[in-house]
Amino acid sequence: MKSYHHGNLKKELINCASKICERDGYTKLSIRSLAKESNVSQTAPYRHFKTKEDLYAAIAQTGFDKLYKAISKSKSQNKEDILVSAAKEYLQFGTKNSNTYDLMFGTAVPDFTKYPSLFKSANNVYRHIRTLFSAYSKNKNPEFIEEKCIDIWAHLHGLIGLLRKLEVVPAKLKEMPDAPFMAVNKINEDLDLYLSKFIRNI
Amino acid sequence: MKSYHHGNLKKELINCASKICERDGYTKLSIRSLAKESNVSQTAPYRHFKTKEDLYAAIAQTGFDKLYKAISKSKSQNKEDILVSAAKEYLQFGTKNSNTYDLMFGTAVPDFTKYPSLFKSANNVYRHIRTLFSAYSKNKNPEFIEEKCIDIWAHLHGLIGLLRKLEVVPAKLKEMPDAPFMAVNKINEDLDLYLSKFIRNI
DNA sequence: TGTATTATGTTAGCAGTGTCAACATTATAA
DNA sequence: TTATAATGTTGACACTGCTAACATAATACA
Repeated sequence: MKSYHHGNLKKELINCASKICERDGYTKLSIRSLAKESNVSQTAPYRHFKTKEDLYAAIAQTGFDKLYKAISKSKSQNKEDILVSAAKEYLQFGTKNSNTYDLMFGTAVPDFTKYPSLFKSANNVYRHIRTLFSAYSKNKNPEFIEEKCIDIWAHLHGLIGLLRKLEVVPAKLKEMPDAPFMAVNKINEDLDLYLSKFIRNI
Repeated sequence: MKSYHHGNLKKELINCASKICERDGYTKLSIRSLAKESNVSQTAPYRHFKTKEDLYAAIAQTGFDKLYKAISKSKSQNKEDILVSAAKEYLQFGTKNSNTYDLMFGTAVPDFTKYPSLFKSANNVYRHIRTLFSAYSKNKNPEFIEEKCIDIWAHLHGLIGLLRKLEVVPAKLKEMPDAPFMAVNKINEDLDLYLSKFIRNI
């Protein structure tokens, strides 16, 4: 027996949609199938999300919150270690949840300022990186800090994008001897080494 | 008067689709509207592209070919200058054709190995970066070269992604004092300086 | 407590989509 | 010249985001 009102639909929709997006990619998500999965009519989700983009924004926000958690959990006395392990967590979040990461940083939600709470969650991630780097850096000049944080962020962000494109292929490696797979694979194998070299070189 | 056979449909479809993708983003492209724009029936495109992904692959390939041209055009005696200006061309291609860049590196075509000619065009871009860096670098160790090229590529690639997300906002800058917009804007203003510093720091 | 209002859910339907099968026309190869 | 392949059209299916109109239940207030 089911009651007319679901009671917890919004939360369930976000949870369910997050899973689908991560499993299949956000383009495969349909509001109708999502509704069906929650045993609710096709248009019930529209009581909670005016448009599909609104739903994407909600999923993206939970993604940023998870990412924030991931990069915040590493504790150590050594500021460099913290920074390196946060970078590692960031990279791993991006590669292990690549479809979600794509939703967070792709064009699904083109303008975050339309969604203040999403904007805040995303910005928290950046601010945390800045906090960690600020603690690590000898040079405390704010402009310097900002610029280097963009460098770190861009590098990690770009690496996630490239890894995704390149790591599909190892099976066909031999047929493509000129492709940049070996370098990428090496990074993956020796992630700690790569990241500590990277941070020290900033 | 129009003849039954278009004569040049495939090329026209790719051209037209490329423009639409760049203007509106690839998700807004529909095969049907594309067909209409070429004065051809809804399903005519299917004689040239079995699926929408096949069409995306063709568009992406022309994108990589254009990108290759862009980063290849800079000539100089100074190897560093060439590398820096190629990096600049790369960055500008990515930011000025951000929707196309998204199509090239996003999830529209998840696995390039399904499209050998696309794969080749994409790989040509990487190989050119490698050639330029290889000429510039004192250390000629192939493994070193590969790794540093991934670093360069990742950084530029990531920067393009971030710039896209961040540069939307300057209008609302004052409301968001903690966001990383200032650093990003500075990069944009002083691109040459930023890139030569970046290359020299590799 | 009873009732008005609001929140949340359903049904029916529109306009648009990717894709396929069956058929039509034209170019090309034997 | 004629068979075959390439290229185009028509019609249809199942699916999509979204809206309007209506149904039900929770809540706020008199």
